[in-house]
Amino acid sequence: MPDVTAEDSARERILAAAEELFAEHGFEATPISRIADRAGVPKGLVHYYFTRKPDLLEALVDRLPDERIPLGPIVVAGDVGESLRRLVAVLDATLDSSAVLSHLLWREADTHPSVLAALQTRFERFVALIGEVMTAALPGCRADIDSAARLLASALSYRHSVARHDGDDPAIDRELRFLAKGLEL
Amino acid sequence: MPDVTAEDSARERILAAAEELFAEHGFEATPISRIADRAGVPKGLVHYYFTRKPDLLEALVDRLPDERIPLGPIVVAGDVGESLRRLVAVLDATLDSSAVLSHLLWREADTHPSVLAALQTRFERFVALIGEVMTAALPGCRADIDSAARLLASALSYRHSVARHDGDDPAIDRELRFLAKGLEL
Amino acid sequence: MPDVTAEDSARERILAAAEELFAEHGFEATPISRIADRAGVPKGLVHYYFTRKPDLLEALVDRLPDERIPLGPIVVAGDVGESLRRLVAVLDATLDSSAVLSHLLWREADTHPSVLAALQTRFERFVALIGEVMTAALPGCRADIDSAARLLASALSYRHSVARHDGDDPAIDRELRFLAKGLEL
Amino acid sequence: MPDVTAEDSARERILAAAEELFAEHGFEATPISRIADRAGVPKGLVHYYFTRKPDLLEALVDRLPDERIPLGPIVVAGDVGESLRRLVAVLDATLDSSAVLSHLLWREADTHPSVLAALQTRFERFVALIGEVMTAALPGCRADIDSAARLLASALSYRHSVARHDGDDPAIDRELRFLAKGLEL
DNA sequence: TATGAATGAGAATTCATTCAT
DNA sequence: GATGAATGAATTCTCATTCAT
Repeated sequence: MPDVTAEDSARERILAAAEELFAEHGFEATPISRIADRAGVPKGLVHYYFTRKPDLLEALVDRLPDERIPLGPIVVAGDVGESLRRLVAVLDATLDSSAVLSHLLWREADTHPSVLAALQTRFERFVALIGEVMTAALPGCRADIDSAARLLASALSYRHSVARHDGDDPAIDRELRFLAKGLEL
Repeated sequence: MPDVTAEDSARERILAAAEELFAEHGFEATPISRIADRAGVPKGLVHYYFTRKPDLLEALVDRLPDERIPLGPIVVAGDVGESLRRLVAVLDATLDSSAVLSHLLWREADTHPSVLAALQTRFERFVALIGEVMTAALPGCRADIDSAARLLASALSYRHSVARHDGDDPAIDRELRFLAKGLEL
Repeated sequence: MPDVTAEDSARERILAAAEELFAEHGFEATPISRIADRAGVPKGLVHYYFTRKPDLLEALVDRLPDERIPLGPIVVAGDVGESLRRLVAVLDATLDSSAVLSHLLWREADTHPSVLAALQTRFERFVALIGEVMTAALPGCRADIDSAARLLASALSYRHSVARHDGDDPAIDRELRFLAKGLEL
Repeated sequence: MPDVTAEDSARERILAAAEELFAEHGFEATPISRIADRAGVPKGLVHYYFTRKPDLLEALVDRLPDERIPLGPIVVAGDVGESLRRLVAVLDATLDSSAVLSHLLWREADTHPSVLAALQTRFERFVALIGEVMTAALPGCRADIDSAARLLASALSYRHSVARHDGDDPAIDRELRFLAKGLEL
């Protein structure tokens, strides 16, 4: 008697397939039949779990990981540049691991309010996180930390939406250095 | 015999309707019949001018304004903060004036390569423009102007994609000030 | 160039097929595909003319004939029995000619308000018609003509709803005679 | 161990829910899942008791009450009008008490032969009952009692099918008086 | 140049029914 | 006896596209 609460349950497979396909082709352009095919389940089962198609989107948003990131190993006291570099590496990895989901959010934010809300919440969480790292690395900093954090969060978000299509991006590293200098004034 | 090359020609009305509806609901979710309705033309005419639906998207991208911006009135020598403020105001206005179109680009970049290309081209144009203003305002600047320009372009782009849904955004002003300080080091 | 406003237009054929099938099997139990088959048109065309399925029902109700009946040849002065017999013959013929439609109305009155309204309107028209014949045949009659008319209209209606399933019904003739006597008191 | 033959057994709750929903929306338009919901039982249980959906209809028809009506308190010797008034009151009450079920019969008579049979049986029972009352109230009556009985049964049936939708109906009282007069000739 | 009827492929959705547990 | 997951056939509906006029 296998444990079907694991990731290989039919419901999970449907969600995973939907996540991939929605991110690849968009919500509207993805027929439920293709989701069922990729998940290896009959079409009826998709509707058994998710009565209407938008319910799938909702379920995906609800699955968004918490992205709790322990700042201990990230902050290098006195070196805001290195601290941010480490944070960005972690955030990049996080975003990449749920890349399809993130991507999907960007695409569907316009027409699905719950998706937009999730996206904005995540942006603010990034801003807060970046701000915390800056403050921890430069305790007495007098610069406008919130603005610097917003700039970096924008750049990160931008990279993972449109710029995601490129491969590696060396630019971010230099942007980071620029921000670090601004903070160290 | 009226001049039908004017903006109120049937073809133009169709494009305008498509631009609005694609931006509002997305390309896939917009039936041609609704475009015809909003344009006040019979459905057949839409296909008469644009044989396939994607042709409408192509035509819209081709219509993207050039956004040539004269830097003369923008650059304030020695005051990079004020210079950028002016530039951002102009870019904001430009983006707002073609807001629906910009918006549409964000949505459809994934699945329509020509749209993605247009979007990336525009981003690079922004980076170049911002860089020029920075250089003109601070001729001998030793800071990493390109990074600063990319950060600002990211913030602008982000604001006009997801953040567009908010009203006014005071944050950008402070972000600008932060960048200016970094450049004036 | 044939005149397609005639009864053989595609739209008319669809309505005729729907009328038959709805009456035979009921509205819910009749798939649009079968209507299309019987009308000899592709399924899409049914939806082209009648966006949703209930629109078909509405269109059928709108097509209900006016049933204007000239009383001249019906009324036999002084002989209310014969007058009513003639009227009933005409009404029976009328109801039979649109039998499927009448039948359909009975079935769907519950769940489709517009159908119920049409049905009740028709009943009242019958009552009025019967009353007129009675009054014309027995000018000075002191009996309760409206009640007699309602009884006869009920019997007629009942026969054409449930009792329709039988063949000929000799009972109505005797009922008629009974009513006539009551009026001649 | 509770007595589950009582009216609140799961089987009874299912039948009651089906009766209501079939009468409200028709047999075809009522999904079994909604019956299960209203009955407060899992969907599987409905199929456990009633293998196919039509079995539910059969079971409801089998449940039709016997409607044995003692004529003693109804017949007023010599006053056929009052006798019929009392009978109609009792029949109305009877029909109202099983209103949903009667209603359901009307709807589904066409497509379910067993339902049609039940309906016709009941009509004939009404005719017989009314005839008995008439005969008992007017022992030596020479009028066509069967016709009068059929007229009244029609009026009653009509009221409880289409006319059921109205509130109170004063017309029946006058129709009754008219019939009584005809019988007293 | 313009149009609206016509088409059919394919979309979402519904739902009776089965069945392992 | 009970149950809810699973199935798939059937149904309604959408819509790009074609085409005769």
